[in-house]
Amino acid sequence: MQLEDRKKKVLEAIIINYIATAEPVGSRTITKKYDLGVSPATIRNEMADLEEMGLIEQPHTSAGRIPSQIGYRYYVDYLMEKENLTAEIKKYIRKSLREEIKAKEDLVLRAVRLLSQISNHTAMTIMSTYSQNVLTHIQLLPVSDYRLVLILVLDNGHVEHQIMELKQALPEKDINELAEMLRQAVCGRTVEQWRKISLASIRSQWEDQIHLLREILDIIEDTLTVEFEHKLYLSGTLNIMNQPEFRDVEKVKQVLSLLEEQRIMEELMLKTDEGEPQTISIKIGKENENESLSACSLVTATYHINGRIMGKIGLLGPTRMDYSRNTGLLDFISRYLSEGVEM
Amino acid sequence: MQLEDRKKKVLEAIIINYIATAEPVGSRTITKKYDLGVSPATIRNEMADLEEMGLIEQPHTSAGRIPSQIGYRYYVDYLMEKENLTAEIKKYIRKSLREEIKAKEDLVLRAVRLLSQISNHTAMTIMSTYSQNVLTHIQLLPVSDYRLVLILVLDNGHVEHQIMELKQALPEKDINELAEMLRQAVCGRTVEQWRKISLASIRSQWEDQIHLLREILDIIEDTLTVEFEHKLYLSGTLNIMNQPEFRDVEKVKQVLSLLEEQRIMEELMLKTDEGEPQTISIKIGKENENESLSACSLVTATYHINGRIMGKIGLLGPTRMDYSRNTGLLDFISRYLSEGVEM
DNA sequence: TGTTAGCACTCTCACATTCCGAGTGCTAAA
DNA sequence: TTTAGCACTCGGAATGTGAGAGTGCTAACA
Repeated sequence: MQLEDRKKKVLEAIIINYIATAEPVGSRTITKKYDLGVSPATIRNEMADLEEMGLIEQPHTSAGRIPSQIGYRYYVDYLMEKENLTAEIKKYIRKSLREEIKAKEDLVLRAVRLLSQISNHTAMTIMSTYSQNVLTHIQLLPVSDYRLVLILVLDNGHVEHQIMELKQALPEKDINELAEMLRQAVCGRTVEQWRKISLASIRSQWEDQIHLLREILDIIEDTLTVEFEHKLYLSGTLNIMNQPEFRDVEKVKQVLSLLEEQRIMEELMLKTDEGEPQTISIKIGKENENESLSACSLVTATYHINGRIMGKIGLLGPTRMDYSRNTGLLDFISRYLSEGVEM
Repeated sequence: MQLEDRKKKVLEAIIINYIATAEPVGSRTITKKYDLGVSPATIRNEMADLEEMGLIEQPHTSAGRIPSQIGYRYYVDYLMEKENLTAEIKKYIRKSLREEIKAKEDLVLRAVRLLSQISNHTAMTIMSTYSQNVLTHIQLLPVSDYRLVLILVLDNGHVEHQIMELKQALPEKDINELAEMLRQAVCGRTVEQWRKISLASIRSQWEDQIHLLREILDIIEDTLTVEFEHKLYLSGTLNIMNQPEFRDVEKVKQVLSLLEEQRIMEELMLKTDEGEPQTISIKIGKENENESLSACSLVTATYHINGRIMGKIGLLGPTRMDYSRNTGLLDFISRYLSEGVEM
């Protein structure tokens, strides 16, 4: 969509003003606050054009204009510049993230908390996978006659455990033997690698002998795959209530209910840069393929380590969010996570 | 407080009606719905008396009456009977809780979810402590030169882990030696027991030799105490929004914010039966020592195993909740947790 | 031809007014 | 002690009104 220069300026003025005030913007406001060197009447003509193009809309006849979803899209794609954070904020972020951190995971979680606090929106992260992490320990511990605990430890310090219920007691000797085999099969390999191995070798060797083992192997395999798929973490979920467009309990409930649905949120987060694998993705309103988010926008950034995608961080707010600022924030923090700290 | 019989009936009628409708109750309504054999005028006189006693109040002159906090208290203490659940619901609960459960902890969590779902309120549990559980395994695993993972396993299958950051690398030999000592010091004892031991013996033996170890011992001690104090779990937090008295976002936010504060909620839960150690505790409105809950009531029940208190389950709703029903529910489920299943 | 001033028009919002019904308290009679 | 009757109060819904913001259109202007 090509736009004359002045139309762009008018559109931008409307969007910026609306983001700041949450009120429809009239022609007089624009001439006053943003010096375009023309009169309100001219602005009105431009606005009529913009409305015809679907970039802005009128809540009712005698109100000003508000940006439409398409308007935001245009703004985000062509007009907006990513805000550069002030030195102060950068310093604050760095300081907040520098304190004693025990695992990369903790760093990310803290970053997400910081993000929600600074932006006053809901922040989230999805850590896509540990597939590049190396398994350093695998333990099979009996806690009672019929129960075992499986413990997996990754080289980043992440621990995963799973209780297993046995139908019949298993002699300690067997347990140890099995544990040793598992150890040899998977220790020192990345999650991705041992997913491929899929324990087939162990299976073939044991399964025939002791039928019971199938169960154990199934659970282990589940843990190796399911548990390490993604981890979603949210922070500042209640911030949505600070937004004037969510003064209505029903609307709030709709969004918060969705946020409770881990699976769906994971899906939404993962979908974010379909098509255009750029660093920062912006999904506006109904572009999020979920009805509950039709009044929200989701901005996400990926973070990497050694060039590998490690996860995404994102912000969820009303479509009227400050895209420029939030993009800047996400950009800075995702970079920080990617490069700033070696761990 | 002594009340004539008829006053009791009037009070009860008002409360029951208000619980059901959330609307102020007038004298005519009472004569119509609850046959007391007297005219509205008489009821009005009784109501005037009840109001004078502080048991009910009028939102405004030309409205009916609503129960005051004191009124609820009186109702709960002297008038209400714990509702007996229907056979259907009991069956439903039993069925829902009977499915494959791997640990007592899981059973409780599932019960809490069920509770919130059936009651349409926020349900919670606090598992007071694992202090009577026996530690079956303690592991100290190196994941990189400077990091160790401490893993504790209890006989109920519960696993707790903690990453430890070292200032300097520790030879594997030392780690193993330390782990072995820990094992001997704590394995096979209950959490309560090893809290008392407080690792003093190990300390005295090692601390002088390697200063670094103090750090490790501190962390272990922290884990042994802090991590095993209480676990709070919430379910159905958003249910509060279904209540007509929480149509206002600000009110909702106040309560939900509080629910996010684990520590405070734990405190509130633990305080619930101060004074009267009976099975079911009811805290109405401001009886909960937290301003954010001044419009809410918290009903809790303890559950036991082998006569030992294991934890509490509770329901949080508006002061206008159905005390009779919720008490019945909590009673049944806490009994079920205590006796119904052997684990 | 693009811009602007002017103006009539529309619509929302805030506020005042009115009206109705629910519910009360009081009084006097049963 | 209970009840019928009645005047009274008050909130909430419905209605009306005016102000203000903002528009679109037209005609004049540069």
